[in-house]
Amino acid sequence: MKVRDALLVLLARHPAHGYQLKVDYERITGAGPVNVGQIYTTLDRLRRDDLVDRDTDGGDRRVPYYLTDKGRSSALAWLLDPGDPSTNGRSAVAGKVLLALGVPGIDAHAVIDAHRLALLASVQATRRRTRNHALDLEGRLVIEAEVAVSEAELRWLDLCEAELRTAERKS
Amino acid sequence: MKVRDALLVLLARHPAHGYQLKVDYERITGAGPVNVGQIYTTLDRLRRDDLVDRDTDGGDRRVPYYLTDKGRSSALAWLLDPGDPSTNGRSAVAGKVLLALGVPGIDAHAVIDAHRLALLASVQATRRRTRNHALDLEGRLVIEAEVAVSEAELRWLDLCEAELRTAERKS
DNA sequence: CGACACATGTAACACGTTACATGATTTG
DNA sequence: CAAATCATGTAACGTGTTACATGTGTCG
Repeated sequence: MKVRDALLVLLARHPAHGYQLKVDYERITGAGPVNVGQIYTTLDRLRRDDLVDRDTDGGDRRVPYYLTDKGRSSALAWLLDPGDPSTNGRSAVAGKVLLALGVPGIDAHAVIDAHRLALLASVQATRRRTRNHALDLEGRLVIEAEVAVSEAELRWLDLCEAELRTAERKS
Repeated sequence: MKVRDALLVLLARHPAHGYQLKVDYERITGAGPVNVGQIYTTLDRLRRDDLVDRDTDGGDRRVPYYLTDKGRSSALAWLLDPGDPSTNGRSAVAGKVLLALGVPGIDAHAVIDAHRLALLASVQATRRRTRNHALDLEGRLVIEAEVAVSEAELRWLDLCEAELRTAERKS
């Protein structure tokens, strides 16, 4: 999910200035912190492409941006586009483990265990966070999305280890 | 998972030339197709950073690259590094749905349904592919990783819809 | 021979990351 | 007042994407 697309949808909710978009982006998508600078440079490019525009003359130091018609239809199209399935859901952990197989001197089980531990710790930490801060709907869904992916990775790690042991028994 | 890191690990398996790395990268990681050009530019940067080196004088048109000691330790460190948990496992679909909530004129259920359909079709297509081509260990694991993430996204979509209906009943 | 895969690159541009500069506003 | 947050930007660099140029090897 690129910042560019996220900004378009955020502006489809309501006009906003750059800093506000940064805060919304981090809260709603649950992605890591974004450098504010990127928001402004991305807004420049969106303006260049006639997808957004802005009101410079509001007397306020905050500069509100809003979607053009082109920008609005672009945002809606992106929301409904499932995207390329092969490019979509790649797991960071799976990538590492798959690459680790076949590296001489590397024990695949060690790599798997390291990532399993890290994932378990991450899920536990998330669950702890959840109990403390009473969250709203969006907040809960962000957490659940994070946990869902982590648990899928954990299950895949188990399956991976099972397949590996089977292969080792054969050889 | 960046191409740069993947190349380092691929070279930790055995020396290889650029085109070979492209083929290996696509087969082993299961990520989409990579432009070959990126492989060569990335190898240039790795060479600049003293992580890889190459033999230009082999008489062959294929130029073999190999890891330096620095490159090898860098590759191993990356394999074991769980990375930042917040940056790690973001779901493309979850991002879109979360952003879609709160967009006036957009029915969140429509977005959810569109992505559920696409994911189901993708999983089915993958399963079909699996039955036809008898796959080796790595091939099976790539497929399973893809399916695991897709199914996690499907479960999250269901949870999302349930939470939405609950919220709608309250209002 | 003609098409296609193999093989190595370059150029231009889009996007992401980090760091810095500048000043207003809020809050302890 | 001092420090943190709000707010807008610029600069430099790393990485990803698309397109093109160029030539070799292979196979029908």
